[in-house]
Amino acid sequence: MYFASNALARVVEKLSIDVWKKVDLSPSHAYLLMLVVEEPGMQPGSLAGQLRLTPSTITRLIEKLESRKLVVRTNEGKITNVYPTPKAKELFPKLIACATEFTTKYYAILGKEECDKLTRTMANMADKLDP
Amino acid sequence: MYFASNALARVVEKLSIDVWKKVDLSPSHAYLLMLVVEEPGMQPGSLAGQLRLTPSTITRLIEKLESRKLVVRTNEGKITNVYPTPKAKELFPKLIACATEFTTKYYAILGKEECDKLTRTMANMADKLDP
DNA sequence: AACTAATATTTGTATATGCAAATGTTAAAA
DNA sequence: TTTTAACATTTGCATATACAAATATTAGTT
Repeated sequence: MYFASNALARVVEKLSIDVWKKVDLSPSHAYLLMLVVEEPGMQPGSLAGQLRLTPSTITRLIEKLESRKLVVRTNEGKITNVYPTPKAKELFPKLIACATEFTTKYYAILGKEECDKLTRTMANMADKLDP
Repeated sequence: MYFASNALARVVEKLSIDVWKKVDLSPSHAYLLMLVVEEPGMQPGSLAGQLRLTPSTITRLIEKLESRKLVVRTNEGKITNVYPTPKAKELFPKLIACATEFTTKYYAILGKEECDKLTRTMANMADKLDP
């Protein structure tokens, strides 16, 4: 189980790194950016929840996207809002295209049915095992 | 798929880190060590294959185990053999116990059948996606 | 209103891993 | 036999992620 889950995560990671190289983003950066474009003003904590990453990791991801002028942060009190820049909105269709390409690729290799089922099962198990 | 596989890998990782803390080893170190005890003289390349990690990562893992006097390396020509020390052999039963505890734990949470099936499916998919 | 507790985010530091280049070694070809 | 190609391992460097502590802010209690 340990190996299988890690091995699968790594090959999937590799496949997606490859796909998102087209927009010069890592998969995590890309998914975060898509979320922010779809829901401007989203907060780090909520992003962490959606992406299943820790808040500190989210901070680091945002920092990088900010340095590339793809998002901006506004800080009011203890909450921070993350907004996409026009540059990010422009990029959005390409992001979607990458996401689609990624899905198409692994569907082709593994079969749609199997894939969807596996994805559901994995998400389910991850939930159960969580804290 | 991307999230699901990563999320599952991370929770499984966390669970196993927890289990192997008893012997003060990371899961990767522990599995590598078990392989070496079971088959003394195993070579890094072959370990990389079994563990689905890259050779460079294996080198690093071995270095650490060597510094903790759990394995020794002998180098003849271009090939390297890794042998367990007596200390490692002594530790072996505890390693097995940890592995068992790990399995028991997630069986309890997820159910044996489901788990075994998922593990097989994941391994299978990882293989298909590989290069 | 002052103090404490809860919450959101960030920062410092550590680990795991990989890639690409470097090194050292054997095998094959010229 | 010298040169070249293939191979196994290691090193240097980079990335992704997490945990724990630090910060900053709001809410609740007395």
